[in-house]
Amino acid sequence: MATTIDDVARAAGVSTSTVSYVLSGKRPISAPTRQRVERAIRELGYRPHAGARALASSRTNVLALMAPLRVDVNVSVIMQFVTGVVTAARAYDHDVLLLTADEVAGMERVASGSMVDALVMMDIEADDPRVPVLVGLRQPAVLIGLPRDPEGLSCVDLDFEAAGRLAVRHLARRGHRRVALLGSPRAVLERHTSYADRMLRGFTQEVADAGLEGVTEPCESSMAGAVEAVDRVLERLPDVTGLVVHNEVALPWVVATLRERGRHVPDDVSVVAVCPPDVATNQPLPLTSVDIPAHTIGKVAVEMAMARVEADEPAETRLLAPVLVERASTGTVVG
Amino acid sequence: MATTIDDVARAAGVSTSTVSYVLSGKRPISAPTRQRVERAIRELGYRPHAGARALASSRTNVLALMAPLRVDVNVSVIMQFVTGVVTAARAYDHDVLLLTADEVAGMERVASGSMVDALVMMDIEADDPRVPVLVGLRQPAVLIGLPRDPEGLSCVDLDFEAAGRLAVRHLARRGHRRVALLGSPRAVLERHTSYADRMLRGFTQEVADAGLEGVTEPCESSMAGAVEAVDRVLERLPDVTGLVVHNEVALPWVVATLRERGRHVPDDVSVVAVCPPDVATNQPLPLTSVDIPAHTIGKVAVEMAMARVEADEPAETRLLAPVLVERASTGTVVG
DNA sequence: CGTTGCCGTCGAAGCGATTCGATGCTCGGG
DNA sequence: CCCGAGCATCGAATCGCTTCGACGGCAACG
Repeated sequence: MATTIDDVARAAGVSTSTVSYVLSGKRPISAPTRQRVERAIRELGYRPHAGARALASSRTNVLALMAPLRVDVNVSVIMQFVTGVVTAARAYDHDVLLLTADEVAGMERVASGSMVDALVMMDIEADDPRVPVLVGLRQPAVLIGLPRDPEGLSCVDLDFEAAGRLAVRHLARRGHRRVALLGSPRAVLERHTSYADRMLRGFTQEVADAGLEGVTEPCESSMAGAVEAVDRVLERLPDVTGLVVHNEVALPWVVATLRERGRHVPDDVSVVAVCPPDVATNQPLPLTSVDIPAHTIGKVAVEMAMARVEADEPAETRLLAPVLVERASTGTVVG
Repeated sequence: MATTIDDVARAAGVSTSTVSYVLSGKRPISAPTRQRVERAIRELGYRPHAGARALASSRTNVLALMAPLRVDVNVSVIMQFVTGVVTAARAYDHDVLLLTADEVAGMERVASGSMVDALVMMDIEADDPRVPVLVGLRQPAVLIGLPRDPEGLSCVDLDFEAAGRLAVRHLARRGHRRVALLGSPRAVLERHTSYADRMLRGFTQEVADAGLEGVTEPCESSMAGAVEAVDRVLERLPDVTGLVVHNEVALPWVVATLRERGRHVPDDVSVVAVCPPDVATNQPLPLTSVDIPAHTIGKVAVEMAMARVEADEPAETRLLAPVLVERASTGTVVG
């Protein structure tokens, strides 16, 4: 079990460095030698010791992922980010160390302890306190989200601003003149979480540009929160005809509440959801939605991180263009 | 940045071993010396190199968590397991390496590569192919779930069998004679996933013991699946009065479908959910439920793993007793 | 036929910690 | 006054791997 590279070398009748080069491919090894070594590796069931490797090469083949593991919001979206990151990391022969967002010291610990080659951070806020810390680290970091000042870090996310505009434009084109945004919970907005801020901005701007009438309401991630938010919207803008909903958990309750208040979807009110496609389709009425490609974003984040690990390319910011899929929840305003 | 233990030793005017002993506390160090060393550590911002430490001590302070990151089922439960594991691990000064369940080779990789001190596996099946592999590893493993034969591994889980009995007994005590179980998706059952099997067994046995009439139906985790499952139950047992639902995602649709089919909850049909409390309460009607204490289970799993790392205690199996909380969805059958 | 140059392999020096014996003190007891 | 026992500290070996310079042999070249 505790076989070392020396055991392999002995078994294959070569030096340890030769074994190492067979493994890494960093120097040419003749075919016969390579085969002898590979056979020895196989027969002994040899695996290099990760710690020793990290020590000698100063590469750990691990990357840190800091995820908001609170249960409050969009759990399924988070899950998709995480799977995206994990599977992409494996493609680069890396494993993923999971850090929780409430442990800010964690990233310093794993980074200065040389436990990881790079860091991926989710749930970025406008003035995220983690950003300055990340800047000082030896390892590259990728932010999923967009702080006010990236300070030279790489960022990737859905272009939520464009997503907001897109949703409004979709409604406007269908003749809607009074629209509302049911957004993130108040706490998320007050933290100035990047995606919530940008969504709000995109919505507001397009409403203004298109000369529409619009209101925005925060929405807690619960049934009660959804009911309350819908009622507030109906109170502030009684003849609203278009609703943009950016809150997974509230989504089903929003639609249900509208119906209870006598508004039929899509005949009276059109609904555009901003969520992963599976959430949009797994509703009584399949919802027109702007996709949140969480899995892809996670994957891209890893790719950007790896690019900076392998060749220290400059940081960049990538915003994925939103895509709207029309389903059964949006219609045209007649008259 | 790249400060080593030697830098610290030099700055404090002591030998490297002294610094090491200050850090680990494994040998007595006089107060003045300790303070000089601690000061040097602080001023240099020194952190031990994880790889070097792992190499020398053969302890990595990392544990592996294998989680089913498919999006299909009970995402929020999984999330709670994960947070439970991560926070508990931190209490033991460990970090968590996240493995996906679809990569069975992963656990061998991280274990024989000495990347982790222990492994925690979620989503165990009756004849889980991972079990024999885990048995052969150097590191201890803890299963969340109960395979047919644990082969000397530690196991921990909610006692789902007792949970099933408890739910049925609750209904029986209230006069229900015809009950049904809406369980896991067919795929989960066919894999003989531990919790689903045991739930089913507990339900079935208690139905028999109490002399009730009972049917069980699998239930896909979607709205369509819930509707279908409810309809099947109503077809097989038209005058059913008690329903045990063990499927987070389907839960809201089950209740909604019952209402649509003209059965009022709890007047016509009582519903007992098996899920975390927050899911049960965040419904239009607060649901009587048997709690799934995912966070606690994750925590216990880590504690068991750490116990075996630090002192190799024998393996044990721990089943947490279920607790039923009565809310608004269950009533008494009159007449 | 003697060089030059390249290819494949080896040896040894780290990487940054832990840990075990050894050592120099001081202190108390005989 | 000397010796043994502790206590605090040190030195050196060790963990398992990577990597760089060196080296032997063979082919091609003049």
